[in-house]
Amino acid sequence: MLIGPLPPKRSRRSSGAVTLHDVAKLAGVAPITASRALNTPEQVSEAVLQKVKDAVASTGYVPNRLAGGLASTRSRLVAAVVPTISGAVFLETVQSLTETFAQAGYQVMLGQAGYDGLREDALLKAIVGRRPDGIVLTGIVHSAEGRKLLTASGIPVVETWDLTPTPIDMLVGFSHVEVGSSVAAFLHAKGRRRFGVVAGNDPRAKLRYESFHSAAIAFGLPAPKVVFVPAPTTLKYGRDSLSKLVKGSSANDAIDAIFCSSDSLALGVMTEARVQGVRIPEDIAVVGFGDLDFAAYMQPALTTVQINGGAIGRQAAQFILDCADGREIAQRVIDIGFKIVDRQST
Amino acid sequence: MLIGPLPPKRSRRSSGAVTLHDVAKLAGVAPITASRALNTPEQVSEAVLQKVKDAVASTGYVPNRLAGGLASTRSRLVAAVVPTISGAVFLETVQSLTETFAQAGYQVMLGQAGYDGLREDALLKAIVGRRPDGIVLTGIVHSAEGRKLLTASGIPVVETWDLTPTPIDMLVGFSHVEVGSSVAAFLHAKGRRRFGVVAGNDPRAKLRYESFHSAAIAFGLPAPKVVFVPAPTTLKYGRDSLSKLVKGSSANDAIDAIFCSSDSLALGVMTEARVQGVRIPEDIAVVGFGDLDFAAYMQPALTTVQINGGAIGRQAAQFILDCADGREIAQRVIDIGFKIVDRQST
DNA sequence: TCCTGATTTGGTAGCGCTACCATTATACTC
DNA sequence: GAGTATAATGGTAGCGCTACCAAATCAGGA
Repeated sequence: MLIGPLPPKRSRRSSGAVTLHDVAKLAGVAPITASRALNTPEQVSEAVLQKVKDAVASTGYVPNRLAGGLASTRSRLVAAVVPTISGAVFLETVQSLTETFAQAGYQVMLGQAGYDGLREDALLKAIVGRRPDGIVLTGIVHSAEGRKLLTASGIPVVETWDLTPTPIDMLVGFSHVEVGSSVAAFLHAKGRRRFGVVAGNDPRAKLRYESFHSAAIAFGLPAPKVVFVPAPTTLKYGRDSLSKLVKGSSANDAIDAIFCSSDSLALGVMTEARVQGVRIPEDIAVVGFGDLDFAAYMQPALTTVQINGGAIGRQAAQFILDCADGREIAQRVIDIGFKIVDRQST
Repeated sequence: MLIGPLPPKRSRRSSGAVTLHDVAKLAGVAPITASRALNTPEQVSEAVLQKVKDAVASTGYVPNRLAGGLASTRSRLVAAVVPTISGAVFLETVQSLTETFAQAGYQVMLGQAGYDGLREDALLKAIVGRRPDGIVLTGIVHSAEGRKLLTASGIPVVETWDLTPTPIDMLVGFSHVEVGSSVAAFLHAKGRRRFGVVAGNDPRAKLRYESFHSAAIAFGLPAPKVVFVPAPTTLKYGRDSLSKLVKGSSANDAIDAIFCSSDSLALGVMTEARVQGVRIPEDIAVVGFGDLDFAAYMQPALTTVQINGGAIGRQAAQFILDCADGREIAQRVIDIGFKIVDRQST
């Protein structure tokens, strides 16, 4: 039986896309030389560089980073994990993170852990499976399980938006405890004496509330009235909370200051205050948290705790890029601090 | 010359992590069998499945998806591209996208193209290099270059938040032209006659403005006064814009309705109106766009154009999952529509 | 008992790239 | 001109996984 010439042995497994081999062949060099022309052009002669560039242009070659990552054990992928993207607080951090990494040729994978911590371990496992060169955790508490997974993976981890005593690896954040006590001191200094709190039910908001509470007590003030609201903390909850805080209080135990877990809550509190004829800041002072873009332009402008979320993202990215490039990290924990911006609402 | 036993040939290239081979060896099966136990457990006997599971548990094995993706040409990565994450409009879409994909075992890469389109091509190239199983473009206009790249890559692409006449591949969106004319009709029906517009300078906002403009003319009304503001559209710009719109107009050509490009702008417009003693809706009606979480709870509650951003994300994800699973896509273009929610501001 | 078909397991050969080492061309010293 | 350092190129062998095919095992029926 006659068998014709075998068909070109193009395996059906191939993706069919242009590969570095194709480029190399077209340029008349070895694949490894083509690889160098693209990755370390200074190691290659001018002539070769040009030939490879031409070949890339004429084939429309786009390097397969999956393969590159596998071969070099550097995926140039980074994971960013947030509780949920729709809570505006972390947006600026995610934005600066993505931008900084994009400039360095890295891609950011986004993960939403949820506020309940149920999905968290599964998410972390999925992320580790991608062998990212770094993981940035924004506002995430992690189970012992998750912690073990991360440690065992050997992947650089940056925790952000908090200052835990026992960071997994690296950390960029600030002290929520200090925020709470500072805001209490700030309000006390302004002559306010009966505090209220509208707190999200996430752990960091609770931390702020608790230290705010302790500081109030330490000043000899009555315990702050508190209303907890579920995440995400929206305007609506702010309105509801103000109603709860002012309801049923007589003139002499009426609240005269409210510390809100987020600027959105503060916006809600101030909206409801207007409806109920409560004057801000005359009757009640309001302090927010986050200094979102609208805070400075509300009417009255909102006094709030300003966190430089962009700087957090950039520093976190820098940590990971330093690790990737083998640079020594002198300072693995950075307290980025915060600022109380005094505006019209207090 | 005597040579001692060769050192175990553990190449220094290895990442050192537990591999499927390690698991297989421990379980006493071939690597490929271990692979099946993890990926297609129904193809494997109960006994083997258990042994492999035990081995995974005791080694803490996390599969390397980079390698898996390379071997199977299915990366289980998906890219989501937005102009910038900090414009709250697309948040819900990104959120539902991420969640839907996470459930299906996919990871989402986030890309920010910027509003100017400068970074866009570089970003798309970086994304294609990752060989994602799909790309979701939210609110992105793309150059001819970018379009060619995407088409040539063969990767499923879903464009969203718009209804272009010539989609690259698949599309989930709504007509900005219809939004503009509908809002004009809505305001006209409410007896408003002198329109103003506060428009972001992104292409879709311009589209809405233009059709709003045309519709006003068609109703025999004067051309709407317009103020353009840069992205991102924040409260501050809303305040500034209201000032510009009401300034220097006499009583009989004063504006009586404003269509804003985003709810944040509308919030700013309403804030400034309060400051200036302009009554809403009595003097001026205000319509927003997006129906963000605060719109319904503002005071007065904001009439706005509601877009189901979550549904857009879910449908886009479904498109890509269908492609990945080889299902036929009957309807490649989906108009998700919109709704004008009539509240107190009109 | 053998045979047929289904089920379960294994071997091999890549996916597309880069680390590592070896080789060759080039420059520079004495 | 031989000898050495340097730059430029190439070959080989994986990275860790899965597609594809082949072999082994197990039922059940003739």
